[in-house]
Amino acid sequence: MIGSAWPYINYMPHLGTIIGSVLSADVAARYLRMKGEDVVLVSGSDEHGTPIELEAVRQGIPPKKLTDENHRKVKKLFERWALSFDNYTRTESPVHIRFVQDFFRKIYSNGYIFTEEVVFPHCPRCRRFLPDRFIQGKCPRCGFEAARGDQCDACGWPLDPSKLVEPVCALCGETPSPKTTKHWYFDLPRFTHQLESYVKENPRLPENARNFSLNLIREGLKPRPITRDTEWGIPAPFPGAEGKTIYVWMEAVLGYVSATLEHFQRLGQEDRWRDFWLDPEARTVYFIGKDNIPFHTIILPALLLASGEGYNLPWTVNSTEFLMFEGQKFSKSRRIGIWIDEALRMFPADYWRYTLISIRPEVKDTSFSWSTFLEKVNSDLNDTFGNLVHRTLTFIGRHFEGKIPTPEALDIYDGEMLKVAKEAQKEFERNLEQFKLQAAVLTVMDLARKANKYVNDKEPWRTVKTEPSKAAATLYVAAKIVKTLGILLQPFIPSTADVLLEKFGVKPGESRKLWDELRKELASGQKLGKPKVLFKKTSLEEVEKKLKELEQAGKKEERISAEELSRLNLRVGRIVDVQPVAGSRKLLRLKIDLGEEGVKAAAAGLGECYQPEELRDRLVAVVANIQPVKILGVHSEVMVLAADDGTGKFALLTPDRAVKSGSKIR
RNA sequence: AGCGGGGUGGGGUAGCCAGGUUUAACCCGCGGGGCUCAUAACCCCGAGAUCCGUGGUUCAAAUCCACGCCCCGCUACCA
Repeated sequence: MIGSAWPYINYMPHLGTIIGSVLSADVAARYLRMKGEDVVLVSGSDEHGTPIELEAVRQGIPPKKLTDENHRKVKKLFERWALSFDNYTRTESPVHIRFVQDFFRKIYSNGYIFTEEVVFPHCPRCRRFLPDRFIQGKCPRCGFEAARGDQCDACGWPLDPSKLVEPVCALCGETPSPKTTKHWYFDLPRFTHQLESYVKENPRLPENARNFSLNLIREGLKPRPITRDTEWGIPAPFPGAEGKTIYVWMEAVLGYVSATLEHFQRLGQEDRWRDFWLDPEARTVYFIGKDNIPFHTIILPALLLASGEGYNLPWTVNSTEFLMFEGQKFSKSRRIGIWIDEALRMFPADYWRYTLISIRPEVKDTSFSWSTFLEKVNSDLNDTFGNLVHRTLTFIGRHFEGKIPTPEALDIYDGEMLKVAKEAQKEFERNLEQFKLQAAVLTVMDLARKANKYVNDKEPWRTVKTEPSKAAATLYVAAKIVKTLGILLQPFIPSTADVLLEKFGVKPGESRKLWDELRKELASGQKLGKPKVLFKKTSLEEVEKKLKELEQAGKKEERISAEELSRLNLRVGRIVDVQPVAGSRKLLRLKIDLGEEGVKAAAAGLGECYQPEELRDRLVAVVANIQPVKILGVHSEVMVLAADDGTGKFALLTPDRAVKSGSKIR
């Protein structure tokens, strides 16, 4: 079983999301299939949880409608990215829901779940309980005002909601009142020793995953509440838990099992999933980003143990660091990054797959940049690999009637070259067995370079006139290596590899056991397909042009109607008070006079651009009817508008003559 | 502030866990040359690194340890 972290589909995944998870998992799965392993590759959309619920509320649609749409889009895009899932499902799948409920009933009857009556802060206005981040207040230890329900950001002290001084609802600012509720807890500490030895004794866990997990265990595991007082999610199956749902993280990780189950059910092989989960010989491999480590090395193993069913614990958890975009964090709101739909509108999936694997953040955060993309596509794929293929095939086409030449005798260099290819193959295997995808891809490119050198040194264009048998041997060897490269690259750039391998008579879809093709002698006399250029170079200019096109297309889609515009209540306000916010360089706490609308609070990230005294008494444009939020604990009822030219220096919008506070902006 | 990761030629990275197999490797870029089968591509030669700093362990340190400096991420509903 190969699993990849389940993308959270409140929006579209971006390049960073997929490199650590689905793309890496796909490469591994393709490689293992090629070697004849019995592989099932599963993942799915993670669609429960409050972020999606809130997003749906904001859009005024049911959560299910939102996730139906997003799941459909993402699933289709994954196909276009050539991700070869056996089952890409979703957490709303009936099979998953039933599996999760049965699973938790089982754990419950095994005695690993207890309930606790807790007095929890409850917001009368929002009519909801306020766990973790839904509540803020003053830290009892350091006095920091914007401490959250689970931790104080200023001093790092762990908290619980009842300890906060002067607590308020993080959503609306209302003072919560205590209300009794009951929650179901998973007794995680009881697995401390088992988990510790599991983590310690699993030599395949990468260092980042091991260190992080051991730290958590050393700090002491705490019981985890598995129920939530929300509506969107899987109904908790415990007696008396009506109206509660299972915490999203507790159920999503079980998707690996349920997705396998669902896959084989569809095939009509009801019991086959057991081969992957209950047979101790079967291995389960996970590909995730580093943020997901505890859920895969602690929570998931503990849940599997608690079931008492003898499920295989993760054989290895391959976690990557983060991918940045031009040195910055991917950011939807700031439009930094490339999303998986946009990527495919610009370049073929194989270009992206190759580039992303080449810069896969295996030991540290790495950064995607367009110059890297150009380097990988132009220099590696096109010049080194593509050109080797093309020069070999065209030469055979011109001088050997397009048939693989028959070598009469191989000289020492020919033999050496074939040996080098064999060694590269072995190194490639060594890398991939450890899921060092980046190194594997480098090995392949290195072989292509050596082959280019070999052809140069051998000068078949000269020997074909003087000693044709020598040229035949050279091209035989070159063809052998080209085919080898095609096979080795198949997991990385499947579409291109298929096109290439087809010329050698290997049909697409025969990828299972493709590895055997490496051992076979190259069939002399076999007619090769007509050479066709595999890649096209690109340039910074072309990238910029395509980005502009994307932006244009985006604008067209986003054009809004006059009615929609009129929903904004835009006003001119006078800043009457400015206070810095403890613990933030950027954030300022403003009070803005909106005339008859009253004086409103605003939090604005202007601290790096303006001194407080510059702001006082200024007239500014604000959105007066935006959903109130808390930013770093600062209540914000209106949004101050400013121009952002990308330099990081914002410019406030100010009317060009003095107008009354509260004037409407039309 | 806490937690986590990192600092290697002009740019991007590997090596570090398991110290010696490296005169510190690879790609891009740069300077020179070769070749002409090939997608102005390929091949060769060259310049370019106090492996963040200081101290320690060791016969031996980019690699292990300690301290310091500097970056980045997470801790905010963007992984």
